Amino acid sequence: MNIEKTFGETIKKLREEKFLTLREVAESLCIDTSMLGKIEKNNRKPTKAFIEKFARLFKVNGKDLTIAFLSDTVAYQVLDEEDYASEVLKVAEKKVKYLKTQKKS
Amino acid sequence: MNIEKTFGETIKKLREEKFLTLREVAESLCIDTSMLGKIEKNNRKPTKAFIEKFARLFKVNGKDLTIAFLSDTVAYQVLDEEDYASEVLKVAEKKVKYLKTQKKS
DNA sequence: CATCTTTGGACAACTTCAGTCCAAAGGTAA
DNA sequence: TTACCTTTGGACTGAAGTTGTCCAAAGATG
Repeated sequence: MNIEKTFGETIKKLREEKFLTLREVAESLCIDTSMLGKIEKNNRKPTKAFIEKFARLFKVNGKDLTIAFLSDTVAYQVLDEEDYASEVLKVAEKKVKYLKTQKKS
Repeated sequence: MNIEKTFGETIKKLREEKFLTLREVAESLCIDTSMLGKIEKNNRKPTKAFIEKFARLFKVNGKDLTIAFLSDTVAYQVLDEEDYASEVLKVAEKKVKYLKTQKKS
């Protein structure tokens, strides 16, 4: 799964590789065509159900797709929040590790 | 600045080190006492203005405080979203780096 | 008890967001 | 040009979430 791509670009590529139209895919997933178009353009967020159904339909790893989406969200969030983006993520990683050890005990 | 702490715990500690009450600090910052209490308990998010004023009042680095807050947000977000937390952050970091180089060109 | 601090519930005002519908724009082929 | 299908995006509604405020209960302290 290509990291440089946004979630929207990722699923759009998967669709186009199979020469399917928005309408066709949307129908298979039982969602509005316009909605799918917006998700491809990152104008609407996919639900978990969407990601799962999409992964099943295109036979890709659901976990990878989920990570692709969530990392997108986080990346753009810290990017436009501040110029401290990288630092924020580093500290967040430490916190996550800390909180996970906390959880176990 | 202590990483294991949440933003709320961080500013609460700063306040208590100076033996100030919620009311006193809230007054200095011109916000509701209850509001400050909630921020300390992570029930309300601080605004940028809040963080700046707080940093000035307590003579701490505003950037550090901002990072403390933003990393908190990100950490809890990925923590309760999925169990892929660490992976999500790693991919997000790569995306941020990539997007920053994109920006320059 | 009296007084101050801390905590949290309730609420209105507001913002944000998803999902839908529709129409315009873009392509393509006859 | 016309007909037809796809893609794009504007506009809107209702749902969900958030913020800041007020108030009262609970906790401390003397």
